[in-house]
Amino acid sequence: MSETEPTRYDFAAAEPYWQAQWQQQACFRVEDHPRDGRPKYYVLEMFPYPSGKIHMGHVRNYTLGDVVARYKRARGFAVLHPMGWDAFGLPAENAARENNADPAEWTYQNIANMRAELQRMGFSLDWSREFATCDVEYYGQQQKLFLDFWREGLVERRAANVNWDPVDMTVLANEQVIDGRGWRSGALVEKKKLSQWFFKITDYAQDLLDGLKRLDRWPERVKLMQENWIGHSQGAEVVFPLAEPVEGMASVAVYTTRPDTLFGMSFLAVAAEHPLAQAVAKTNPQAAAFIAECASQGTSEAVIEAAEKRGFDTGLRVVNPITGQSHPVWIANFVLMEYGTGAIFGCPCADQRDLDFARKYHLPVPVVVSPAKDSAPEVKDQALDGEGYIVNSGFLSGLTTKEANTRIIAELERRGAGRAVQNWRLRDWGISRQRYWGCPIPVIHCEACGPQPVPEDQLPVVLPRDVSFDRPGNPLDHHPSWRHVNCPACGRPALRETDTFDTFVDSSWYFARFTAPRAPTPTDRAAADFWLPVDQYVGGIEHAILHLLYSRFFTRAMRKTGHVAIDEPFAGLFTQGMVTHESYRDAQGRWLYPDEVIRTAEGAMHKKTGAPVTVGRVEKMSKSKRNTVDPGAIVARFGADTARWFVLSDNPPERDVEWTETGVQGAYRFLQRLARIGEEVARTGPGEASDAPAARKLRQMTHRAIEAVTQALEGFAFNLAVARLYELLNAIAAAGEAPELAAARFEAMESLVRLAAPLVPHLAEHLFTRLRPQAGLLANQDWPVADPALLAVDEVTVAVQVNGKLRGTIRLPPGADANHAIPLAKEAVAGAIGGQSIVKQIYVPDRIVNFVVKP
RNA sequence: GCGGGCGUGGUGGAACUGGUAGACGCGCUGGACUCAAAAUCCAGUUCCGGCAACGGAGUGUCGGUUCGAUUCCGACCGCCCGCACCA
Repeated sequence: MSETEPTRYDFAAAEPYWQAQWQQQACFRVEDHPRDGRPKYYVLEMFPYPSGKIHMGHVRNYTLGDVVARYKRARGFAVLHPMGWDAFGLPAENAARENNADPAEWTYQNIANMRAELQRMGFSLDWSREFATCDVEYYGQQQKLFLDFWREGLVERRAANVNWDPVDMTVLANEQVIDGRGWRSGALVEKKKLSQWFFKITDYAQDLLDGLKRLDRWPERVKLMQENWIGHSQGAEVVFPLAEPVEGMASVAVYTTRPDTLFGMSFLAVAAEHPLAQAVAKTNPQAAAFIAECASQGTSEAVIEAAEKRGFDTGLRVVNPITGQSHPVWIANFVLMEYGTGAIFGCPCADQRDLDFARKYHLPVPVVVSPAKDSAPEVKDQALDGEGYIVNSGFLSGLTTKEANTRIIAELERRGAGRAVQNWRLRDWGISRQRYWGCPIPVIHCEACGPQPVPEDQLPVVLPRDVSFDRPGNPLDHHPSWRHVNCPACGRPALRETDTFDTFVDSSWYFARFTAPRAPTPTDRAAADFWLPVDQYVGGIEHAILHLLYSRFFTRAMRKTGHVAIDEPFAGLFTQGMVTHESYRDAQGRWLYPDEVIRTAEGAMHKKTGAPVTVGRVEKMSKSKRNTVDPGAIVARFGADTARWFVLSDNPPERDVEWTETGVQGAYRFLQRLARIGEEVARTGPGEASDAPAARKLRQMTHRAIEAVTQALEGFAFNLAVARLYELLNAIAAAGEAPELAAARFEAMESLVRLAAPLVPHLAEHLFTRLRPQAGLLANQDWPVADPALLAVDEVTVAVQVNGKLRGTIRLPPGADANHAIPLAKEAVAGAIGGQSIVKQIYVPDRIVNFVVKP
């Protein structure tokens, strides 16, 4: 190394050193019941599944949360920032089946690896609170919660048509079926009837909907997605008497949002699973065949073929309670048993599906809606499903569709033929899973007494370790002794429930457990009341519905059972974008890892063979596309701060970020430059204060940066904070070594270091100890405060326009009045105005002067 | 189909309630230092014309409101996300 070469900042030594210092001084530790009077702030990132390695998504997620945590700590908050593991789930079982691994061992080993990786990133976490959901101390408390919920009537056991994932061999909740496929396996989901445990989330449908309005620090689109998912609709139930009863059924109830179109009825249609359809099938083989066909089509084909409307005329007739007319009853494949009453009345003129159906089977299409008053338009292939006026409808004719809606419901109620009802798309949450690696459902089934809760003194129900995976299905079913117990009610031999909870249950309350992770009850009320709700939750948009909705339900259920005092768990939510990368394929179409590829000016080639490589789309990092970058390798090569700086710097955190080699290099260069200049400033020392204009200018720059970075961090605009920090460093570098700038330069550098601390904490500590050797850890320091006197500006640049086009600028004291500004402005653009006359002049102080001129 | 979002240089993106479009980074170009390279430093970089001063155009397209529109309104085009035979 030559003498002129600046000393390089050795992150590989510095980062572990500062991590050890933070650890020793317990900088990030908080009490369950703090007494120091600081206001609380709870920052939480969605906890990871322990797959074995952290990925770039984790790095981004936890860096974002860590910036908030460190910033809020510096602002004087007692910050709760915990970490744990969403540790139950299928991959551990798959490892057991494929590699003969013990799921528990496999999981805890993965946790150990990932913990080390996270710690190497320097996140300001309170590791004393760590737990995994597969710890018996955690899932045992979860069993208590379940039993409390049961006692409160929030749990139900019923036989239900469930979504069965044939690959994972388990039940899926509606929320876990995406386009007819399992959210995890991607297998086509089948319908199956099973006895299942349910959480009655629908009891809270209205409340979960209403609660969204109060979540003012949630992204609009997440709230919207939840709103759509809950799917509230206002309508009416109408009862249609059957002309002749079938198997004791005298009528069919129908749900509709358009009772105003009742006069336009053409037919009635029921779902294949509807009791009436089933009854008809008993005596009518053709109907039975049609129903069987619908069932075999199932979820899968229906999705793919999208909507060939088919039906079967049962020959039955119903009477319209309003018009008295008789209509045929059909079984139709587009009517869903799960929604409404499983039956509809068909009004083809006002509903596209009904119209398609009517055209196909040559059913009448009476026109009862018109976009204009007193006209009856023709209906061909396009239904009139908008608002408008009712026509050809007796006492409803002439009313708007809205008025008619109110009117007809009143009439239905008067005649006892129907009533106003509301409907929800949200279904109860099925939580039974036929899996081993999950929290056992604490229930004992007795032939005589039915399902019984496991008594308090027999909790927790511990998952047995001595299981074998040599057969398909749930190993708990094959365990020789575990399931055999006595009934807690009658004492006779009984069987344990062998299903375990959906792992979404585990993640529905972990945020509450973090407030007192060692408490002998699910929560410690004092701790929970102090720390909850989570002030800032950070995670991926992919959890916008499932996890967040379940957590919101759980919080309400926990309030009802006395475990918490709140109903909304997450006061603030931030959903970050994905980490993406280019993908590469060789000539044979095989995916290549980024570090197997060299980018050249012309394209890309294989590092070893030099063979040409096709550069594909930039997309989410995924193992299958091999477009992943291992955080461990990046940290080893560039350091944790570089990785942190990079994921924060390029674009807004809510958007996707593309990981690029050049971007990382840039981040690394900046940090080295900061280190070098920081060391220089530290060597020069604080210097003598000076009131030279250049010094004042630099000080103003510093204090504006303090103000701007603070604003940026408050608003999650970390990319803007980064830009302001770049500017400040450039200003420091430009100030050079002039003695009269020494003090201002020192102040600027110290401020820069403090402002950068939440983003790149290790380097910031390193430079802070150089600048302020006596001051202790930067992690314990307060946030810098901008001096208002230095934020004030002495002069502003005001744009001067002629006819809205920029023609010059003038310098003015802030808030200058028009008498002062206008003449100066006129002078500045005299050439552009020339001989033209000024028709109008606009002056917005500190902003703009605009002259409107005419020749 | 329904609901929502987004279109700005070569590129990621700035631009507070309408008021100098392109902050900051990356990349690129030229230069300095070096035997050379890396690193570093300096200068330039929306496009068109011009040596320059300067002029013209410009925020997906078309139109509107306004003294003034990336920002507000309408239509269209493109991309992304969520939901979906939901009655």
